[in-house]
Amino acid sequence: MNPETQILAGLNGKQIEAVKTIDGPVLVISGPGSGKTRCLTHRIAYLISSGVRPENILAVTFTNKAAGEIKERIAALLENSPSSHRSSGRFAATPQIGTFHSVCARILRREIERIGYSRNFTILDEGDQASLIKKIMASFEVDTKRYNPRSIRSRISKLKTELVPAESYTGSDFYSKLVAQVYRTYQENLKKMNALDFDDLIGLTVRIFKSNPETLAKYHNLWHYILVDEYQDTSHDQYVLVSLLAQKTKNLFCIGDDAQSIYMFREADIRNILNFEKDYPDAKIVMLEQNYRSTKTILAAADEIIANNKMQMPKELWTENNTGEKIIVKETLNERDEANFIVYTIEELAAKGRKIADFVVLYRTHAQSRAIEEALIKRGFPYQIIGGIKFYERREIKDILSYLRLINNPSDIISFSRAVNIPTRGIGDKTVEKISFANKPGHSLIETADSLTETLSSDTKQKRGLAAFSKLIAALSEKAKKEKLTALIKSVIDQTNYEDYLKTIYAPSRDEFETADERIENLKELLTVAKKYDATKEDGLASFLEEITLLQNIEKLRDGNERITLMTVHSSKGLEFPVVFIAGMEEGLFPHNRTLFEPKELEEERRLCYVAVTRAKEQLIVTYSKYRRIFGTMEANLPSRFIGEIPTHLVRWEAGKDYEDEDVVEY
DNA sequence: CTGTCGTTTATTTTT
DNA sequence: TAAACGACAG
Repeated sequence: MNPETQILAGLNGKQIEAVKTIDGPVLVISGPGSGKTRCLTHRIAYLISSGVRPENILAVTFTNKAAGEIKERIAALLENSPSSHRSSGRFAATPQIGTFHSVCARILRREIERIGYSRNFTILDEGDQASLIKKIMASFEVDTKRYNPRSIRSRISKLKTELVPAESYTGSDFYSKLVAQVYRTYQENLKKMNALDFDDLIGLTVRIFKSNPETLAKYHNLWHYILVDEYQDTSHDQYVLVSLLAQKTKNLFCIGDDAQSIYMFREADIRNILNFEKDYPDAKIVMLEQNYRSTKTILAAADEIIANNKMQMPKELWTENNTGEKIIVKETLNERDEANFIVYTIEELAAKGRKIADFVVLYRTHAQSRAIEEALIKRGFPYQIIGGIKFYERREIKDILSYLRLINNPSDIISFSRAVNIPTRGIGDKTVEKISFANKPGHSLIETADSLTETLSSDTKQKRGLAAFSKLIAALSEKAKKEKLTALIKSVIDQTNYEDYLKTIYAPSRDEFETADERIENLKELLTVAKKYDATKEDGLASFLEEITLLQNIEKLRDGNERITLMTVHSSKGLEFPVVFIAGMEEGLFPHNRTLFEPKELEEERRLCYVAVTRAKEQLIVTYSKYRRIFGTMEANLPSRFIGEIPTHLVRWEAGKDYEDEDVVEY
């Protein structure tokens, strides 16, 4: 078999069409379970086998996970097909595969000096962003009670996504004027501390490309073939970025599913995918409509649900799979009842031979997980919850990282203010503010702190603390130049006596959520990541920090063994499970209350429901509860309209069995 | 500067 | 309900 036929083997006609149309714009609409990743990876392999040099290919995804998966699968594909190219002497180059943010960060490390930042810039996460915005609001004496910093943050983010620069936005009404003012100061602050937020990664890249045609040309010459995954989730700035990059060759391949766009609230703009044909009139459109995942019943139900949406591309999903079981719908009395029903059903199905890992419980909001967890614990089932607390958001991780970030970027006031008082050195907001105020652009905060130390007359706690901190940072900075990351991180932990510090905070005084020991464990996890980094990458601290910041969750599964999975519907996108439970299918919860008055948002909820339903391979079980405790008060709910949208002949109503707790349930 | 206590406010979240 | 925040006293 020649490499080409080998790469195309096992693909259906549509998939082959999508893979083989290598020149010009291509849009692939891939229904759930239609082999999207397959199509994408085979296309990349096909490009390479037909003579395209790997380094001329750029593939952009939204998540690190997706990028990793694509890399792996391409490696496997090329392994199996010893194409003349790979073996022809040149050291195997690889295509550039990464998230929007990491690709842009890479570009910016090379190009950002053109717009007055330095290349060791810090990347702020959302928490840093929020606290900075809040501080700015406070400095304007804006009542942060009245004007929620979070919503200001999201307004600013929205503006940035729309590529509206701070300088040119003024705002019309009172609120947007406030937004404009905060936005401007915020941006000045970022510049001063040589920091970028997530939006800047995209926005500044676009700005450089627009203002420096020769820079853009460089990347045109590099990337001849561009592939974009999950195109329905691109925001305006990402859309512009892609358009710029693809401008020259127009070899743009976008794949996605408008029906699975569930991130509108994160500025995803569904119009990008709906207007592709307008943007590229000669585009080839391929519909992947054969589903390899679900039973006919599940697919039909999903199809009927989504048919209630107005905004969508028409498609005909079909499958050769069996009809399978009917969809089970169960009404329960309250959330504990619901949880018990789920657990008993799992028990029943497991007794019939289902593996524990076959089950997933999906819910609209994290808050729903607790009742289910409790029921699972009571019956002794192992489970894992996906999502929730992100690794890098953990206090202990942020603490240690703040030292590393400060060493990497001496202007990073956010990291400075965190590190300087960990462990407590008697230095609080007031002192930090003074230093921040006195600090001149281009000077390190430590220098400024040193001069402040000298002005302090008496030998106070502050004076000693500040001096000690300065000395520590100096020593660590030296270390950073010579030593590996793991050694550096260990030094930070040792020299700050961090473990002791943790133990004093989390002394068994009160029943803390997490003990000091658990937090120390997390630090070990950080060291593990650093170790991997030491072994494979030779570039330094800056790129490690970048990777950590852009890497939300650290893969902590490692035991792919028998566990029931619990997660929100959002985090289930792209996954599949033999048996899917959707819990809390109630009006007000799913669809969520806040979406009920905005048709666009209601349609997004419906797409979310569509995503949930199509995760199921063999069996779907939907539950809703008449009563549910929400924020402490008991509320009565009606079954979700989405249940009513499933044709009745596909449904079996589970009745009779009572799953109430033995304890008294009060209302 | 730090810890405590009442008050407030609750989606989803790839980076 | 519960966690997160801000005001206030030490």
